[in-house]
Amino acid sequence: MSQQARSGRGRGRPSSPVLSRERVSQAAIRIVTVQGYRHLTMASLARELGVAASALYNHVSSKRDVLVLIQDRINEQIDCSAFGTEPWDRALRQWAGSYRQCFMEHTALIPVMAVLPVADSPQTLRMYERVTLALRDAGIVGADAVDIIVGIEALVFGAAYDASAPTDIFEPGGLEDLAPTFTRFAAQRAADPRAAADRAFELALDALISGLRQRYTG
Amino acid sequence: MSQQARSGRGRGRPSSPVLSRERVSQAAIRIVTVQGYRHLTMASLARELGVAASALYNHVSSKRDVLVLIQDRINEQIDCSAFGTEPWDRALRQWAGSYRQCFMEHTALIPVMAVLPVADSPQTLRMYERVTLALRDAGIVGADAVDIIVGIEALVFGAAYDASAPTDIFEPGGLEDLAPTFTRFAAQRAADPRAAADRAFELALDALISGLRQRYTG
DNA sequence: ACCCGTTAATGAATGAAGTTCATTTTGATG
DNA sequence: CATCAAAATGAACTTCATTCATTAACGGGT
Repeated sequence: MSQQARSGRGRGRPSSPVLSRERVSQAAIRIVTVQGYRHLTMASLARELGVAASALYNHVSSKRDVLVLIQDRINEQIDCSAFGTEPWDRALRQWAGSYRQCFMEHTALIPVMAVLPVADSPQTLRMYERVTLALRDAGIVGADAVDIIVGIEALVFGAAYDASAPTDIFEPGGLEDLAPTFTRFAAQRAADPRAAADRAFELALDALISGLRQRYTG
Repeated sequence: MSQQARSGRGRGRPSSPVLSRERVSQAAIRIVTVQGYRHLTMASLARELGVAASALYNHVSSKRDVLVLIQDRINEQIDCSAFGTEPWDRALRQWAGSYRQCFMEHTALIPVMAVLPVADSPQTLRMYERVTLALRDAGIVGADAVDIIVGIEALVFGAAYDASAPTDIFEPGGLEDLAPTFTRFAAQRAADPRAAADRAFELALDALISGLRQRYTG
């Protein structure tokens, strides 16, 4: 936050650059984690950096570009360590769990990520390679390995969404009569909606991986 | 489009209402299917209805409200028919397929849907009830039934996203060296990225359901 | 030392989009 | 017949992202 003492903070080129893609993404993440995505605007980002909004465009081409930068940083935090130590199915499970954990507070990135060419995200690519190698070592090769990654990612993204849903999402309101059984069953879920979302995710993930195990072993 | 001949099209209350939630949602769907979500604005919606943008706010409270209306209409189109005729696992599979099909062209709705209380969507609630009853008849009751719905929905939403991704999403660009194995495997997928996405979805869905079958039968 | 091109900042302006509001008209109601 | 509520209008407001002309310093070449 504190800027080095610098000669002229007025117009013109400063003695040393205030900005860089690096600092922009750092500031963006700072805003996002403290205030949330709603408060991430080019103006607030510039303010955080002590700079005019237009100056940002010397370093990033658009707001979307900022989101891409954030995304790659977030992906770094996903825990892939289990692929070294655990069998492939358990490693997949841990990876998916960490993946979802990371994106629960970053659902705003999902629409960006989902259609983003991997060429823009070195960290993501590194992660994919790690998973791919583990699958290959387990005898799962070719398109199948990629399909498994894509499939698990899909589940992770979807599950990250409903972990961010409001508490009362399954309250039928005045429409209880339309779905009596569903309403009754929904009431039997954990009181804490976050815990309920966790349970649903684990159930689906376990089923999915168990299905994969069945298909690719024995 | 064609308006009935009406007395005064100027200011003030017209002889009979031009608008209704019904007509707003119809026009919105018309715009969305013809021109896509990028072109759905309150202005374009008003234009489509031959009305001023501000007039819409007498019938819907926000643009988000419009999206909610659309969403419920789209959900009507999901095919739940298999729950009458097929065993639960195959019915789930067909349902999920149709669900994803519906939302592949409506990914813009997913962030809305995912955090939307069911109380705002009668059709969605009806659909949930239908699925819940089928699961109950198969002996899956309570929180588990809801968790299964939530889990499959997560996979469907995520998969709908990457079906809408651009063709070159797995081109590593200049970063090929970061992920050689992944790159090689990705190149072995179907040339048509749509077909590849389909395959990945079916693989994950089959695994997931097969895992559920294993857990809840025998 | 001087010129000059590049880089990186500024602030003002633009434009798109959602939303609000005072106003007006008109059909329905007591 | 007076009045009210519903439903439309257009103008104004707000918030954003983005563009543009301008300006200033650094640094390499002559």
